[in-house]
Order: sequence, then C-alpha cells, then structure tokens
Amino acid sequence: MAYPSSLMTSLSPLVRSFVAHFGEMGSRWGINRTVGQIYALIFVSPRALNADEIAEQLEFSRSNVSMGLKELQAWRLVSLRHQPSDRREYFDAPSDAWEIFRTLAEERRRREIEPTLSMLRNALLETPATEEDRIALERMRGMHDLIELTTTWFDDVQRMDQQTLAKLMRMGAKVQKVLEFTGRLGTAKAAGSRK
Amino acid sequence: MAYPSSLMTSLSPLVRSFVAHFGEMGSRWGINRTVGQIYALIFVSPRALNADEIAEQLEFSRSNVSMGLKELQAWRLVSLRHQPSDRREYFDAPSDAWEIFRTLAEERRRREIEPTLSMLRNALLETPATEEDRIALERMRGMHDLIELTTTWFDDVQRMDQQTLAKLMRMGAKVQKVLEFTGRLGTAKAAGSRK
DNA sequence: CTGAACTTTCAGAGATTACTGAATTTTCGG
DNA sequence: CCGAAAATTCAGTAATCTCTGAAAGTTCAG
Repeated sequence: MAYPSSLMTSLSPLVRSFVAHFGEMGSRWGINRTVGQIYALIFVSPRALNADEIAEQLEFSRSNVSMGLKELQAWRLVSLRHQPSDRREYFDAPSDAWEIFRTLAEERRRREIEPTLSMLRNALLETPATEEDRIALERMRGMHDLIELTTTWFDDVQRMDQQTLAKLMRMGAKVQKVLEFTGRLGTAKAAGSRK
Repeated sequence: MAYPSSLMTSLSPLVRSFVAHFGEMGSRWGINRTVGQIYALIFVSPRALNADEIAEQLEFSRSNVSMGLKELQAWRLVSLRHQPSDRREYFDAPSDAWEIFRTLAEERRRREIEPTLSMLRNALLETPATEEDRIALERMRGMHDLIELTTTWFDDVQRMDQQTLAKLMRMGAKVQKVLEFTGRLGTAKAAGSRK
C-alpha cells in the first residue's frame, strides 16, 4: 500500500520493446545485452533509478546491474545522482540526443580508433626492407592519413555549437554549392593554409 | 625449389604486427580476431591471395579462413578475383582508404542503425497511455530525429566527390565562418527549405 | 562424364564472455 | 564509532562464440 508506484508497476509494452531492442542490438554495438537494456531503461525513465529498481524491472541479479552500471559510467552514458535523505545511488542519462551522440563518438574514438592510429604512427617510422614492406607501408600511410583527417575534422566540428551543426547538416550537399561560390573569393587559400 | 616465393617466406615483422593489431582490435570493432587478421593480411598484401596462402601464413584452419572470407565478402571489404588458368579463388581488398571508409560506413549503418531507426519509427506511431509513456516517446523522438538527420546528411555527403569532401574536411570549423557570411546572402532560406 | 582440385558445411571441442549468489567491503545515519 | 543498508567483488556455472577436422558439395580440365 505504501510502496512507491514504480516498485509495483511493471514496464509498459512500449518501454518493454524499446528495452528489448537495445538488448538485441547490444552485441552489434559492442556492448552486452544486459548493459544495453539497463541503458535503455534509464534513458526512457522519467526519473533517476536506483540499482534495485533496475534489477527488479529487468529481472537481472543485483550484481549484474552493478557491473552494468559501472560500464555505462565508464562510457559516460549515465551519471550518478543522490537523492536527499536516501543513501542509495540513483542513475539517470542525458536526454539530449546531441549530447549522447558526442559522448558516444568521443568514447568510440578513444577505444576503437586511437590505438590503431598510434600503431600506424609507429609503423610509419620504419624503413621498409623489402618491396613487400614498401607496399604495405604505403597502404598503412593511406589509412593513417584518412584517420588523421577525419579525427581532426571531428575535433573541429565538435567545437561548433549545436545550432550551427544542425543547420550545416540540414544543408547537406548544398554546402558544396556554397563553397564552390565562395571558393572564388579566397576561401581556397584558407583551406590550403591548414594542416 | 619451384615454389612461388610467398609460400616459403613468412610474414615480415612489419606485417606481422599490423595483422596482430587487427586481431586484437577485432572484438572492439565487432568482428572476430580471425576475420580481422585475414583482412589485415589481404589489405597490405601486394597481390591477391588465395585461401590456402592465408591459412598457411596465419596458421588458421582452412575452414576458418573460408568462413572468414565469407564474412569479409558480406562486409564488401574484400573481393573475389580469378587468375588465368588457376581454379583457386583469390582475394584482394581496395587500397583506397576513402573507398573503405564509405563501405564501412554503409555497412555499419545498415546493420547497426537502420534496425533501430525502424524500431523507433514504429514506436512513434503509438499513442502514449500514461505520462511515463509520453516522456519515453518524447525521448525516443529525440533519438529518432537525430539519427534521421545524420543519416540523411550522410547520404548527401556520400554523393559528393572525394576531392570536395577532403577539401571540406580540411577546412574544418572554417566552414562555419563561410556560412555565417553567406547566410546573409540567402543561404538560410535554402537551409530552411529542406527538412 | 569422371575424378582431382578446390570450397563449403557442420557437429562438436575449446575458448571466451556473461551472469549469479555468497561473501566482503564501503558508506553513513544515529 | 557502531551497525544496518547498500555496493562491490569474486569464484563458479551457464551461455555464447570461435575454431577445427571430417565429410559433403562444387567445379572444371581432360
């Protein structure tokens, strides 16, 4: 009778299917099923949740939830909150999609791209001993240069504010047209002066 | 004595470490170790390789190589070639980094994003029965709209030629400056006319 | 056609990853 | 401080994924 409602009500079909989808996609996204479901639940929840609530709703063991939350914190996808006069830890997730997008991009870059970039930088210091190695290095250089170009670009873009970015994206290929035009007014020089 | 040299020589340290890195990163990238190594080997190889050569160099079973090649073909990262008067199948990989980048982006989109987009589209057709569902739907809409914006943008960008794209990226945040300028000349209208 | 060369399939062994419950550690109101 | 509430760790089990060798299937020169 005195229970907070969320401890009694179970997930709505809408939330249930959203959570299930994140579970299924988890493996493709490089996280595990449980972690995906915990994130999905926190994301759509109107208020911060504590670990026991999550464990109950998703029917995972308490320790599994604890580990999942730790991983989500490492990804910076959820944050820890404290409620006044409650010792338990509550978690919520940013609801702004752009913010999530940036966080994901940063983390993936750090985990999935930087190690390779650094391996390639190292390899490129070598002097090829054979024709085979010369060709291998050439291809590695191509890969290295593209990764460097795209990550540098991403750094720049990340510094732009959301509005400008959204506007730019909505312009899509029209950017090209504008640049062709302004190119005649000295922009090409500016572009060349970089890097 | 009459063996083609590559059947006798083993991998150079340079290639070996490149291949090993792709093996280690494989799991973070959502492919398995073997598949990563097979790809790396084909990528740096100066000529197309057949399955036996790959199995020998990497010390995998022939059947494992066969499965790995099938997966790489599904990702469109390698292509099948035939040498005149040789029944074996040879594989090579595009060496142009931009092309690889596009292929990867397309495939990841198809596998990792489209299913979620379609789930979200479905969810957004529902009418929320409770306040909780109303909030959940709101957040799903935010996620949906951003994914739609970025994938549409990606479609546009993909139609641009490589030179323009590279130039644009090298400009980085300077695009913003140019757009602020041309914005005063009617570009804002063009941007607004899209959706 | 035939059969040798080559490729694929697949069941099961092996390796890795995920999950649980019990035990331990941490936290904090009193 | 104390002790109860909460969080974490961890060893063992369960589930999943990877890899192999044997068998079956395919292809094509002769």
